[in-house]
Amino acid sequence: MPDSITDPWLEILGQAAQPHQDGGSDPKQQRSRQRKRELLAAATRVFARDGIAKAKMADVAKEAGIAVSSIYDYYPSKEALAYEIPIQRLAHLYAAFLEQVAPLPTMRDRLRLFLTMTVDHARDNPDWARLLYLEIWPSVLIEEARVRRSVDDFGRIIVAMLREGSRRGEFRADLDPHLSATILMGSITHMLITWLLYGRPQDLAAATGPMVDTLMGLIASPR
Amino acid sequence: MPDSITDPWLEILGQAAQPHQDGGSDPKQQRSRQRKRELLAAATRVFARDGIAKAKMADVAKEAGIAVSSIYDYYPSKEALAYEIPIQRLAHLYAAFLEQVAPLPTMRDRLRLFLTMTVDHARDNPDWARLLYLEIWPSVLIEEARVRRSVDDFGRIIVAMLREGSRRGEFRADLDPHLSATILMGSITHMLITWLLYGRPQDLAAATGPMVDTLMGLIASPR
DNA sequence: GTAAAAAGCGAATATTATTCGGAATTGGTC
DNA sequence: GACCAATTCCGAATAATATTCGCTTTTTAC
Repeated sequence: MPDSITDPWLEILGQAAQPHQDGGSDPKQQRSRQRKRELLAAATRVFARDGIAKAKMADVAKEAGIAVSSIYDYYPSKEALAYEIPIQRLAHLYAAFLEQVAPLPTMRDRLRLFLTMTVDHARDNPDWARLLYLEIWPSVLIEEARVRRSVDDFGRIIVAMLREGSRRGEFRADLDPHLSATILMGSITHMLITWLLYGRPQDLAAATGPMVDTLMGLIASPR
Repeated sequence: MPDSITDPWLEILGQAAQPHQDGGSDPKQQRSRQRKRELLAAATRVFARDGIAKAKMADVAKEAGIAVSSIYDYYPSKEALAYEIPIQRLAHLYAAFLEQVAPLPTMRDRLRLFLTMTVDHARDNPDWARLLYLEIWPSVLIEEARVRRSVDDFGRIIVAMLREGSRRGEFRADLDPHLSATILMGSITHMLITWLLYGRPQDLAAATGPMVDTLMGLIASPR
């Protein structure tokens, strides 16, 4: 069964994969764009190490090799700087998934790929993952709509895929997709959180297979 | 099968239910103990409303009706004040569970009760729940051993109950208890987080039944 | 009733995010 | 290659706020 571009889940994914409009205006000079990238990378390291609240702008500046006040030429505040970090990379994740998902025939395989890619992405970018999963994702403080949307997209994509899978008869129809999505997202993020905080499971990649298998077994329609 | 007091899960639960030694020395005067309680309640409200990082000690003082500098007669820092909040109530939760769990015959019923009580406790104390689940639980910043232990106890209790249930043949033996525990804790906390952040599900109590049923069905040994 | 201890407070102090004014650098144009 | 305008950069204020200090008031114990 070929996908229609109008499938809700594909539409939602497509929107989520768009890199959002950057908060400020895009700087004109080449040097500046590079600096902005370096600054974001430096901030990611410092924030991941010290936590956003305790991290000092002086340390970020030192890590980036620029003056403290120069940071404010690129980002209006410490918060805005911190929030920019997850937005960009989440959009990358969604875009990468969008590229790889097309050849897979079943919603089951697609959902499995999405969960696996999410874990791999965190494992490959632990600093970023610390910020996203330990500080930003659950934070009350996020009024910033862009961050909120990036994070919410994750849930929307999963719910839409679950709906489509149910419609196709691949997933149990008796489970509320929101309930299933809560179990899927909660389990995956909790696994990531324990990995980030305690280093367990030691081999995250090896633990992901059984976890995803168990979760998919739960939502799969009985044969 | 009567419980032995040496069952590991009971031992762990018993320890978790002990109110930890309070960080500072217990104040001698009656008035002071009362003030300390009021201060903690006021801080819970303010921190839940504004987030720990953004909350001002001046607001906490106003809410408690005392001078800012007096706060420091009770707690050494804003952080210590914030961290005291989850410790006490988690110990209460564990103690309440310990009281109610004895009459239940099966580990299945006991685990179900534990999960349900956890959700109810959060619903009945939303300010506290905001602090615990949105700010403190996932936080990197917690070096404070006492907070860490309170939170870790939650996982230890679940893993121990899963082990005991497997030993008794109530739960599937082919699932790693850590994997099962991750799914249980992740699903429950994720449900609480979405409730706290988005108010969904609207009726948390009504959503808890199906959620717990689904989770228990996943780990129950096949008949 | 009195002295010692505890609790309470307003006024400094210290830390740190943010702003400001101007100097240095860059990219385009002649 | 020289100039101009825009941009980038920085050191020195400024502002917000957690924490400390010295002193006063209240409570407890005898």
